[in-house]
Amino acid sequence: MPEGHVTHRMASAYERTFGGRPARSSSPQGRFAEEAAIIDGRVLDSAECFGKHLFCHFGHDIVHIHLGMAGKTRLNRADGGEDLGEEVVQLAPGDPGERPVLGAVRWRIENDEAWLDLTGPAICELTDAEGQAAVLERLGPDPLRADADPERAWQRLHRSKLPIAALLMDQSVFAGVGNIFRAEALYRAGLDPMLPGVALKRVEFEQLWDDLCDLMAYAVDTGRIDTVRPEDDPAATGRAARVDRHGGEVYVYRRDGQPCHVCGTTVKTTTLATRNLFWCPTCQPLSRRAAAVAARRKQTEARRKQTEARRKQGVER
DNA sequence: GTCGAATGGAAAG
DNA sequence: TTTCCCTTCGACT
Repeated sequence: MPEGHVTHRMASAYERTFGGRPARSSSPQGRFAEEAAIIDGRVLDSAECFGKHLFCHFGHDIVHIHLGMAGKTRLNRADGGEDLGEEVVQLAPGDPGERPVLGAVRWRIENDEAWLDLTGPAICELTDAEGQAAVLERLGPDPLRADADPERAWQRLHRSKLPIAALLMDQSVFAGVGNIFRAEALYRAGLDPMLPGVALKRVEFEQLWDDLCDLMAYAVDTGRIDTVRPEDDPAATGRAARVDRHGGEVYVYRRDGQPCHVCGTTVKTTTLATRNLFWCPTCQPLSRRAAAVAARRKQTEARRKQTEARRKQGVER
């Protein structure tokens, strides 16, 4: 259940551990067996990612991976090695004389020093440069990539009447942003999630983009999503640190029903763009400008429905 | 044990 | 807009 930072960490783990020399490939689960046989023993030239898509290059063959909701990777080192300290890449406990298959391992890549298992991905397929290009065509700029062009996101966003919270989840607008980053970035920006894209000011977009870059880069470095500013964190406020398997300190994500860290208002939740959205109604007020846009949108919608109803009546008669 | 949610997205309708 | 798929994990019988 990863957002873009996890894929970027995966890319460096693949490249660092297996790059530049032959590696064995297999599919203990079987669903990637034919493809694994094709690249078995070949050299991994590079691993790169765009948003949540990872591409491992073996000459002209490319393994395309997307973790989807359930995908995970686990890196194990024969020599103990470093503790990578992240949920998706962890150290094998005990003596690694054996290399047990834990769970439904779609793809295992290994050499004498390490093995890396991939389970539950939405996509794990063998493709080529053309296939990769087709994926990239559907993706907007990725805040984690140095070559990202935020202007492309702005052009999409500021013409859209859709809520900013829906646009943030649209991978063709922002690649790599997921449900946590959308909720947290909106909170930090003080933006109501229902604010239509067209109502966002240029400067607000630029701040949002920069903040996403910061939050996601931090997550790549640490393997955690921490979005709470120092002045609001447990050390500064005395409140208890958040404890769950994700571990990060956040303002609103999955905190519905609990008091906002800043103002104490109860954090709300609803479903938007098929996912659970979380926000603080006080810290993320709907501005007059946004309210006006929303009202106009509502009027237009009502008129459209009236027209539609009249047209239907006319047809029936 | 069983069920539903989960940091996702594509295909069908 | 709904349905389906991926697999794991925690909450609930």
